[in-house]
Amino acid sequence: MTPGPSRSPAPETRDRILDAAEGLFVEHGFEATSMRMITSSAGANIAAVNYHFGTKDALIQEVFGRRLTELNRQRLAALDRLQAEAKGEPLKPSRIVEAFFGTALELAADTEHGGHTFMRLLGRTYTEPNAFVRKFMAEEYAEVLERFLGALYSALPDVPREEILWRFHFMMGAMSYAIAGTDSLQLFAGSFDDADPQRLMPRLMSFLLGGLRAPLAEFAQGAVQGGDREAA
Amino acid sequence: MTPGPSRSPAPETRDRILDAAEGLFVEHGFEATSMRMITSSAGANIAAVNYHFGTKDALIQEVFGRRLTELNRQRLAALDRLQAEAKGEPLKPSRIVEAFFGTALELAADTEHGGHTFMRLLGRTYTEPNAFVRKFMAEEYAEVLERFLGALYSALPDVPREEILWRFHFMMGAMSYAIAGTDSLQLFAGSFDDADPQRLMPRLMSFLLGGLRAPLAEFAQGAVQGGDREAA
DNA sequence: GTCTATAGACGGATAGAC
DNA sequence: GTCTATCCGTCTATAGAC
Repeated sequence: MTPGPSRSPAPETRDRILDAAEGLFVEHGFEATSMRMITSSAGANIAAVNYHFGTKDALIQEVFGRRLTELNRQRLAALDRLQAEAKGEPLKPSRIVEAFFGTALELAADTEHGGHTFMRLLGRTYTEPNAFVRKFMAEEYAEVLERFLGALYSALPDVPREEILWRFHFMMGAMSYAIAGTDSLQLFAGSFDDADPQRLMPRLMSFLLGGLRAPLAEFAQGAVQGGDREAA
Repeated sequence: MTPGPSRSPAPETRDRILDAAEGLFVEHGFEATSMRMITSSAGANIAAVNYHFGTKDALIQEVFGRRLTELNRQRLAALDRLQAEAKGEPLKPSRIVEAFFGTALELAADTEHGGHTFMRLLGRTYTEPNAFVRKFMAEEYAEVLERFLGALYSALPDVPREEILWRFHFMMGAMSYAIAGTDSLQLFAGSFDDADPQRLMPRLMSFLLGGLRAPLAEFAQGAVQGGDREAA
């Protein structure tokens, strides 16, 4: 479809464009980032982006594809490992949460190869209105979500599935803001100084697990705690 | 500055433009929403938006201003009420969280007068890259955040302030996704059916409080629980 | 694979009649 | 207050030389 080059040569222009686009998208958003901004930031010609990717939408898709496919592969690998070790026993919810969100935070901690930039972009994009992007994200996430939600359903058999689904959704929101916050907490002016990414992981993890294991609201019967008692 | 009409007459065109802009912004984003889309959706002329607001940025600012100022006023009023009732005693964290996030969720539950639309927009906007919007948001939130964070610091004297700040940030992320999710959880295709806004409030509240009261991560000393034991 | 030049559409904003 | 007509800038995408 795209007249792109064959896979192996990897002319560096293509990657420079992807890197520049990633940074500009997170800074200005998709619509506000023009092809000209991208190519001039990448030191490439305006026509190069069309040669390598065809259209702007295809470029956006490739910015996500090159990282998201790998991230979700790692997530599934981590879950596979847990399930292999458990040999049929139900998993601890905390391990499932770590496999999903911890893997993402590790990528976000990589500031040298653009992982951090990408994770900020990903957090923003979950609520992105662009229809093309939404459709693409849904496809990329379908399998991972199914696997992880299934694992949580098994790990917390007493909790209604709707509740787990919602709480997973809440957790994704917290993670998204956690990653964005490393840069954007200037909103909370002054007093904020401790943005050490090393500390972000345990901070977020204890919050997520606290939320996941919170007692269910009054009108629902039963409580979450039965399913997971470790670090209590 | 703006050649707008005097405050009281309230010609309906102005409000129709604001309503149309609110809906289109949440659906397409600021950049992707053109003035022409707004005016044609509002049944107004392209020149009307300039007459009433001057520039597109000023229109955006007014879309937020008319709702956010009122929301934050209600939040502060709720906090004032709590503090007056407590007569100097420290507040329960759960009440503080309710005053901040519950007030927002109530607005989000109003689907008839655009409150729901606005809250979706607000959630998206917290991570909005547009510099103008960011600056405006920071100003609108400054006082509320200072008051609520101060209340939480007093309510949880044993918890490091950085930790409270981060957890408040995480809570905002969860709330943002909670509100967006009422519509956009189609990402989690199929199995998702229970989007009853009546149930969202208790769902989110128990998650938020579970996260806020979670034990602190290992390398930090002390635990959160000492500060708030009610619903345990 | 990279460039210049340009087509063709759409953006925000405004002038000036009514 | 509302309209039509228009200025002028920027956008994506492409054609075609090198």
